Amino acid sequence: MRKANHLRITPFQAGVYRALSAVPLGRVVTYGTLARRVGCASCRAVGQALRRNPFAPKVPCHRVIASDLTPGGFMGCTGGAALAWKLRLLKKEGVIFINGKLADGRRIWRGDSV
DNA sequence: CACCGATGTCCAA
DNA sequence: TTGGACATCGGTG
Repeated sequence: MRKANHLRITPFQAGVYRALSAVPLGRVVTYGTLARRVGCASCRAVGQALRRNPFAPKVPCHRVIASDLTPGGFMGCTGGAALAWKLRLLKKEGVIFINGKLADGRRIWRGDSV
């Protein structure tokens, strides 16, 4: 057993979690914007942090989408029931996805609201 | 230490 | 306009 270091996260993931928390309900963020928000130049690093997501149901990773308006992935799956579930959660928040893409790109939180 | 990973951006056809 | 390849940062094994 390796110690219960399941909650062992780096300041980077904490920043991602914090930036995600700053996203108002009914709004989504892109990996690139989120990465930039945490002070990172790579969008992949953010996706990785979310993929590992030590705070699975605690972090609204379903609010994170790709800049291409594509849902990206969810729970480590880039397609399948996970994506359907993600779209369903967003739909409940008022975010509609059409043709597998975000219906309103204006719903993307740019962090300019603050 | 090396490889992978839920993206993004650019170039070519 | 669409598709493919490459670049980049961080985490985990």
